[in-house]
Amino acid sequence: MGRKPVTLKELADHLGLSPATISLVINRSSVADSIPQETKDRIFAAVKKYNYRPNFFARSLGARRSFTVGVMVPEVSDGYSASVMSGVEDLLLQEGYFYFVVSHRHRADLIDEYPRLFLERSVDGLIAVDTPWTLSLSVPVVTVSGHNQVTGVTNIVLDHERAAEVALRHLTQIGHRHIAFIKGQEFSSDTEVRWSNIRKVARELGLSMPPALVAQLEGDSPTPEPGYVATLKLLAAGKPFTALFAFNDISAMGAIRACREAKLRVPQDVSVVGFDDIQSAAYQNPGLTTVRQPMREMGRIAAKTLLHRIRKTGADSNSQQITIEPELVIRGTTCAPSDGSASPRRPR
Amino acid sequence: MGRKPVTLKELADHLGLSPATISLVINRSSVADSIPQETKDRIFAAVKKYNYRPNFFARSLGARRSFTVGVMVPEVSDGYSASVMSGVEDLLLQEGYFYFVVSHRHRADLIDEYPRLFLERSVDGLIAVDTPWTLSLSVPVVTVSGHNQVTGVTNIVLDHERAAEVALRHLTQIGHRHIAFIKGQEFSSDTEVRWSNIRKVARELGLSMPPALVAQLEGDSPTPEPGYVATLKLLAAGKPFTALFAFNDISAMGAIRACREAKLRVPQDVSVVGFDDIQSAAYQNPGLTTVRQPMREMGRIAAKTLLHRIRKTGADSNSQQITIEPELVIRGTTCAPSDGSASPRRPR
DNA sequence: AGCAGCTACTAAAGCGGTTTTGTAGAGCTT
DNA sequence: AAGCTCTACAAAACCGCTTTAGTAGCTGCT
Repeated sequence: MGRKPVTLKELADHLGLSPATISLVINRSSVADSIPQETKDRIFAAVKKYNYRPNFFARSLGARRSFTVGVMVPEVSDGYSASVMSGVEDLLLQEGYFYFVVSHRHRADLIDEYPRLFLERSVDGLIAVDTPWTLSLSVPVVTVSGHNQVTGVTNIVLDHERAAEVALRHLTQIGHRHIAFIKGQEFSSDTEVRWSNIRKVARELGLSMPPALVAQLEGDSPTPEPGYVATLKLLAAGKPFTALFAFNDISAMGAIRACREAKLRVPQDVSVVGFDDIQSAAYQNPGLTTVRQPMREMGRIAAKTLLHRIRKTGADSNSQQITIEPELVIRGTTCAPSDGSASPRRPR
Repeated sequence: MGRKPVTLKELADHLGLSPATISLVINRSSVADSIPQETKDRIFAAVKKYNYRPNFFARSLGARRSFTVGVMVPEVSDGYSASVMSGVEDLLLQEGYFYFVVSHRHRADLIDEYPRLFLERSVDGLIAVDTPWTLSLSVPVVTVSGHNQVTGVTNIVLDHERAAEVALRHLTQIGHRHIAFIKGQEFSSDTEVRWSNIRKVARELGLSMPPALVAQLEGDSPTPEPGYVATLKLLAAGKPFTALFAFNDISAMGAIRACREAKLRVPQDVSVVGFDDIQSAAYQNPGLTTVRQPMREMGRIAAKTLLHRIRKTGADSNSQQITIEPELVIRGTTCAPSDGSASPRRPR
C-alpha cells in the first residue's frame, strides 16, 4: 500500500491540465465555478485512481495551519491525564485535527521547553492538563485544572467549592466530626484551590481542622505510595479520626492500605472519600466513595473550546474560565462512624 | 512570547548575508567550512537575538522527513496502552521525535483509516499497540503484541509460553489442580497466542481444561465488567475450581468481585492470577498476583526499534520478532487451596 | 602576465502545494 | 467589424527552507 505518493504535477501531466486547475477544483474554490462538470469529474476520477493526497507539509507551509494541537500532561500513564486525553481525542480527530502528546513529569525544565517545541512544530493551539501555566503564547491555550489568570488562556476547572461541599456534607450527614485530610502535592495545579475550598466549607460546617489531621502528599510517584505514607503520618500523630478525605483516588487507595495495616477497618473504623473517580475506583474492594470529576467530558470541552478559539483567531483572546460540576459517587468506603461517641484508635 | 516568527530571509537581510549562507552555517554543513568563525559568530548571535527557528514545514517539505511517528492504541485511557505509550514517549522525545496518538477502540473502520491518515501526515513510521495488523506500508511499522508476520513489520511480543508456564507452575506448585480460565476478547491481538500457550503448558503439566472452566471476555468495555460477567458464567457452570487465571488484571478485578459476591473468599476459596501488572494491581486488596509484562520497557524497545529502522531505510525491512520475558509477581490473591481435597463450591 | 587555487559567499533550483493574476478564444452586441 | 463579456483554463508568485552549482576577488606560482 501507498508506495511513492503521486504529486499534483504528475497528476496534472496525466490529465493534460495545469496543477493550478486541479488544485482549484479539489479545494472547491469559487474560482473553479467556471470549470465544466465534465472536467471536474475527470479530475476527481484521476484523484481516486492514482490515490492522490496533497502533501501535508506543502499545504501547511502555505496555509500556516497545521491542524495539529499539542497536549501536555504530567504523565500519559496516569489515569486522570489519560481520561482527559481520551475526551480531547474524541473531538479533535472528529474535526480533522491530530495531536502531539508530551509528559513533563513535573519537571520544570520540560514544562518550560515543551511549549517552545510545540510552537516550533507550528501547533495551532495547545492544551495543558494539570500543569501550572503562566505563559501567554501566540496561539490559543486551554488548560484543564489550571487556575492562573493568563491572557489568551482559557481554564477548564472543576467547581471545587461544590466538590468540597458534597464530600464534607456527606460525611457530616452520616455523623462524622473528626475528619482527616490529605492535601495534594505542591506541584499539582489543583492542590491550592481544592484545599482552600475544603477549608472554607469545613468552616461553614463547623468542622475543626487541627494540623494533626492534615497530611500532604510528597514526591511525584504516580502510585498510591504517597497516600500510604501520608496516612501513616496521620495515624502516627495519634489524633483520632473517623473519616479521611484524600486528595485523589490513587492516594485514597494508599490510605486504605495504611488503615488496614493498622488494623482499622474501612469503612467501619475509618470512612474514606477519594477524588476523581478513576476507572479502578469502582472496582476497589469495597468500591471507593469519591467525588467524580467528569474527566473525559472536561477533555472534550477543552478541545471544543480550543478549536473554537483557533477558528476565530484574535477575537475572545482574553482569559476565561469554564466551570464543570462534580458529582459525589457513594460506594462502599463510607458509612456512619462505628459508635456514637469516641472513635476507635490504636494506642500510641 | 513568540509573536510573529522571524524568517530566514529577514534574518539574512539584517545580517547583510544571503539565506543560503545562514542555512549552511546553522546546519553545520561542511560547505560552510570556509566561512570564517567571525561570520559564524555573528550569525549565531543573530539567531539567538531574534529567536530564529526554522519553519518546520518548510524544512520537512524539502527533507521528506517529519520526525514524527504515529502511535495507534485501542484506547489511550486503558492502563496497558498508556504504559506502553509512556515508554514510547521516553525514547521518541529524547531523540527529537514527536508522536501522534489515535485510539481506534477496536473499530475496524478506524483501524483501516488511521494508518492512511498517518501516511497523509507523512509520519516517518508507526507503532501499533495491541492492534491486529496486516498492512505492509511504505514506512517502517512496529507492533507491540502483534502476532502477524507481515513484510516490513517488526513485532514486539511477550514470551507467552514462559508467561503461561510461570503462572500455571505457581498455581500447581501450591496445590491447585482445578483451574478456571478467562480468555481474552476476540479482538485483542494477544488472545490467540496467549491461549494456545496456556493450553500447551496446561497439557504439559497434566492439567485438564474442561469447557465448563473456560469463559471468554465479551464486549469492548475497558472496565472490569467483562471479567465479572465471565466469572459469573464460570460460577454458574457449577464445575468446582480453586483457582482462576484471568486474561488480564482488569478482568481479574471483575472476577474477584464476582467471587466475593458469591461468598467465595479470595484467595482462600479461589486463588486469582491476573496478567499485565498494571499500576493498580499492586494496590488491590489484597494485592493481585499477576504475570507482569514490562509494558513501558516494551514501549521503549518498540520506539528504539522503529527509530533504528527509520534511520537505515531499506535495510532490514523484513518481518522480525523481538521477544520479551514476563515475570510472575506473587501478591495476595493466590494461596494453597483451602483443604486437601474437594474445593468449596456453592450449591447450584 | 597569465593562470590555478583558495576563500567567502551568492544565485537559483527545488520541495509540493495554494492563490492571484492573466489570457486565448468563443459568443454576443451594436 | 470592432469591442465587450464570458468561459476555461494556465502562468507565475509565494510559502520558508535546503542544497547544488557557481562566482568574484585575492594569493601565489611560473
